[in-house]
Amino acid sequence: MDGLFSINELAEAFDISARAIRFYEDKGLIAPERVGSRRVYTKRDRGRLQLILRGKRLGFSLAEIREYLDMYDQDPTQQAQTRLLLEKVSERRMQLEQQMIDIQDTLADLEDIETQIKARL
Amino acid sequence: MDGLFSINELAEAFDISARAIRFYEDKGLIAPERVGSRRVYTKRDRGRLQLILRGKRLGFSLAEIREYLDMYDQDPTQQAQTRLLLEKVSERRMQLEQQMIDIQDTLADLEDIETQIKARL
DNA sequence: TTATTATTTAACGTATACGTAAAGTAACTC
DNA sequence: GAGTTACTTTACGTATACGTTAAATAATAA
Repeated sequence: MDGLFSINELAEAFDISARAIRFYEDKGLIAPERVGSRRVYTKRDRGRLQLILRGKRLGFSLAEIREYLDMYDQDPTQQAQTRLLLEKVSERRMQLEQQMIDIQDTLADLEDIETQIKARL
Repeated sequence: MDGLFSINELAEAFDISARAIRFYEDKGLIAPERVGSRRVYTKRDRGRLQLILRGKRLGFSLAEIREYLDMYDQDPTQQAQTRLLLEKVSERRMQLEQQMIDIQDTLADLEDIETQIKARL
């Protein structure tokens, strides 16, 4: 109806299989409500799925993506957990910044290759 | 001796297993010379290995990395192959640019999370 | 009511990227 | 010349991320 989706609607919307979505649930990345036995996804679930797919495009494993998603959820009342969380955030940021460098290097290489190809035409 | 390395020297230098390096050879990503049966790697081989690891950090499969490495090698005397190569270069660039966007979005999200955590302290 | 469609769980199959013995060879070391 | 070191090939094992039947159930259409 409103902001609610079936598994196949989400699968079609994101161009992935329903099997994949169920698999993410198995791994604890999403937890849709059930109406009877049927899965019903909210807008929030949809958002989480989008984050999962973004993580996949960046080459992260489902376990890593799960850790990332957990960063959104944790309540920071526990001081010890908060410090751990901040560490994970910072780790993840360093990883992403390394990826940025890698991408820029690779893009530069690709431009070189393109230039050399075109020079010979 | 000079710019030559054994498999274990490279493995140690890049902090990967010799098994992994042999696996990349199996998949056609590197092809070191042999002295007898022993593998001997040149500086060029070392460079290719570095490109492989960069590709892995970006989340590419070995098959994709192989395609990327092939872009360096192909001789562009064949017009048809050259067009194909240019297409692949452009495809890869689009992929990387999407990754850049994903990284920036993720970094922004991480900053939000960090801000919210610190606000509660 | 029967048939089709949509979804479910359960389970086995598959590709990728290695890890991990096992068994052999070749070159130094004592 | 027997042992250790440094490799080698061969082959089976394993984790991840799903694909692919199969069998059951529930809702909708004819």
